[in-house]
Amino acid sequence: MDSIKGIKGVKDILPEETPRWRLIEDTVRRWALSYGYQEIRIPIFELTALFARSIGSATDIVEKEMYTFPDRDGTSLTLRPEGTAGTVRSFIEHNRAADPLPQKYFYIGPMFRHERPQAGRLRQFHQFGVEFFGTSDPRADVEVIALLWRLLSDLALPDLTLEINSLGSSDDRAAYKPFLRSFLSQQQALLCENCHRRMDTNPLRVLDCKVPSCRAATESAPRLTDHLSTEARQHFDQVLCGLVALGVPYQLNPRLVRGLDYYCLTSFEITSTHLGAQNAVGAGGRYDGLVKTLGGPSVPAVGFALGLERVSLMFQKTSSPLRDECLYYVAAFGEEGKKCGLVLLDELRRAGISTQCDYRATTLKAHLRQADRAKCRYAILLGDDEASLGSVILRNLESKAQEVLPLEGLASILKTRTFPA
RNA sequence: GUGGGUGUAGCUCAGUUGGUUAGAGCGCCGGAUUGUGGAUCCGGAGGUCGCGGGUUCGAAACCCGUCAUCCACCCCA
Repeated sequence: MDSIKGIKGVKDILPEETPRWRLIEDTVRRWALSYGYQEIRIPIFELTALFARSIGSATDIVEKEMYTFPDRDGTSLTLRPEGTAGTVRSFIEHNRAADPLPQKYFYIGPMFRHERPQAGRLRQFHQFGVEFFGTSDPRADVEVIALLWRLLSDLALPDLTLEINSLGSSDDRAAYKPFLRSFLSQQQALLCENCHRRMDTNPLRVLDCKVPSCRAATESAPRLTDHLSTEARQHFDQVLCGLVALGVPYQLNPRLVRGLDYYCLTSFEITSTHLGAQNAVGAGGRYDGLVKTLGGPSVPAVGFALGLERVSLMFQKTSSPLRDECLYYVAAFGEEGKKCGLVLLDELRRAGISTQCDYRATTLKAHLRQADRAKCRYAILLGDDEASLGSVILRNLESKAQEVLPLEGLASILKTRTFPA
């Protein structure tokens, strides 16, 4: 019989990796909390309409990458492809805008997109993200960018680049698009097939095309940043000033266009050269219109999302492997020793002392081998001799020093001992 | 959706122009006299050579198909 395999692009995170993942998760949580963001836990599936309306129906995500299925009554549901839509939905549904603003949320969890798997790209992947609601002040943009930059720096990820751009207001873009379109139509012959299609659906994306000939053809294209309203221009300048003040290095990238429809004004992306083709580790921007689009009040917002697999990929290269270990190993053998050992294990564990044992081992030799392999710091030897004496031998596996301790009350004795980390 | 690479033991990989019973290292289990681990030595378990066809006296190897996986396009975190 064929064994059942996991789903394509859906990976197990095995015990060798989970300590590292926990460290990453703990780090991003700590940073978010220290900036005053509060954790929100939203469902991993929602009405399909939510994503179609927020992300944009013409985007690849909505067009061909969503895991969509009918509920039993026929309602179309979708596994979340990103976290912002659900967070905003929740914000509106619980009428959070009636509470004092601003409000700052963060989330962490799995997302789903039906894409072809690749280095740093999975069908189930994990994101950490923050959403800062209720402040249009550019310092809010600076704050979320700084948060992202600082926590990535804290993880000591190598060779990061922050790129930033302003997409202007939707009016700015509407005013700019004719200029861009007329420029692009002059260059049409030089553009790739994909870009021909983009010229109609989303001309801004042509600027972001990776094909070298397209890049060359758009080198002298009119820049959106030259067509910003004074408000948008000011906002952008203040964001940049803030970054300078904080010493967060950035690179202007007038070609940077985010894929999701809801972004406006500030748009940014952090990339690393250590990631292969999928080089964006985190990205975000402002989305002042989204809350209203989804049926809520007009509340400005700014946020980002961070790809945790991509963080993990880089983190592996810079951090040494971690492992969850038990402090003690109970080597119980012999008729009476085994009986006492079973009880001792329970006592130690109830006292919160991490303890291991291999029930297969019948000899002391086999036990010590297992203790060594499990990287325990101490072995508690408990054979028939000890059982009849009511004692145990505590063996330091590194120094090989041994001492005799009473079996009775051993947990409280060990509990008082402190060990170097 | 489109390309390209790779599928041999739990893991990393050898395997000659097609030739007998498919190998190594690591890992795992056991042993090297009584109740003391890591090292060494010895022994053992473990493989439908991804799967299905085909060519051949003979296929892990060659051909076709298929599946899986990786990388890239695309897209994005």
